Amino acid sequence: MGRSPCCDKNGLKKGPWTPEEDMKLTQYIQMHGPGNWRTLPKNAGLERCGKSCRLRWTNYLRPDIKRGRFSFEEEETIIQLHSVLGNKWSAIAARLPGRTDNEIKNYWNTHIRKRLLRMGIDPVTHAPRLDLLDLSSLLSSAQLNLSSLIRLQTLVNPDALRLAMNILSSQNENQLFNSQAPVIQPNQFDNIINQQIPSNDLTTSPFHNQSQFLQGDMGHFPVGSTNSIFQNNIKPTTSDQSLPTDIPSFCYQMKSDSLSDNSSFDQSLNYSSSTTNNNSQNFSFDNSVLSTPLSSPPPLNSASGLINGSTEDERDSFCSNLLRFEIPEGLDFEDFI
DNA sequence: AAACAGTGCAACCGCTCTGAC
DNA sequence: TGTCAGAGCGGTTGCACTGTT
Repeated sequence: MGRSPCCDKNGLKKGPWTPEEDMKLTQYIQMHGPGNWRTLPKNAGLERCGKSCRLRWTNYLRPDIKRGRFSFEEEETIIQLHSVLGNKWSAIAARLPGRTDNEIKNYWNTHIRKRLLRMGIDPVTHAPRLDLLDLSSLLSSAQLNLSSLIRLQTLVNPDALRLAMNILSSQNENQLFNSQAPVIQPNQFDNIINQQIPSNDLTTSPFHNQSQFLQGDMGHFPVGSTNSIFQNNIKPTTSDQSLPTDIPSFCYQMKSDSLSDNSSFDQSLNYSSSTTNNNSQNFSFDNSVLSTPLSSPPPLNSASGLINGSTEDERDSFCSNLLRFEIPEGLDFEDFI
């Protein structure tokens, strides 16, 4: 490479565009079309390089550009597409009429990315950051036993559960657990997991092996399959009225298999966003959040309605609350699964 | 009112891709 | 097949604006 930038030529203006320049460029393109961008500025009477003209036109002057804040639907679309496409801003922009790749990129970097980080989600992998996942509360449950863990597997990310099981295994070895609980050997964990999790779940796991997962190596998700950890779970779409449309895909993973396979789950569990203190016995999934009937639109106070009329912080709290479920002490999964 | 910090976004930079020759 | 130039893309920068002290 090593080719010098086209704007290095003397006499070519850089920096913000003036209204006069905008007018010249717009009028020229409306009359002649962009044609050759390198020759365009000369023909249009602009002291700019072609590249600058092209960027100005495609990112700002194009008549079909939509201005203003991103809607929640657009934001959700961006998050979903980014989970699949990665930083392919032009590909994402192609699916958002009126939005440019530059605009989407800026919006991602200044809004969505920060929000995901605040929520403990890796903006690259779209996976909850395991280093922030409080597995200790899960593992410290006095009555947590093997059968509970097996059933728990249907509720949480299999990879996260695998980690929990390995931690539990090491704790067993250290005799920190109740002696009545079965001692589980690491190879038994694998057998259990392999029996419980469809093989494609394992093959699509972003963790190529257990050690990689245990090392917390979240930075090795292939870009093209960043959402693989969720691909076997429910994939919300903007047309799916049964689900809030303004939360990232991973937020649905708990509702996925577990809820579809255990219709009574949402009635047994009544999680509400107000359930944030550790001592609460009100471990439950609010019907308005997870039990919205497929055939009916979400109620006004549902997740969707709440978010659509809320601030960014409220969006944060909604999604983080959705993630922030805790296992109360003494809770026996047998009771409600 | 002034200084400072934080935020958002337009524009630029440098690299890669692609097609023509 | 290799070279070159145009176009496109993703990352980064700089500045204007806004909020806070």
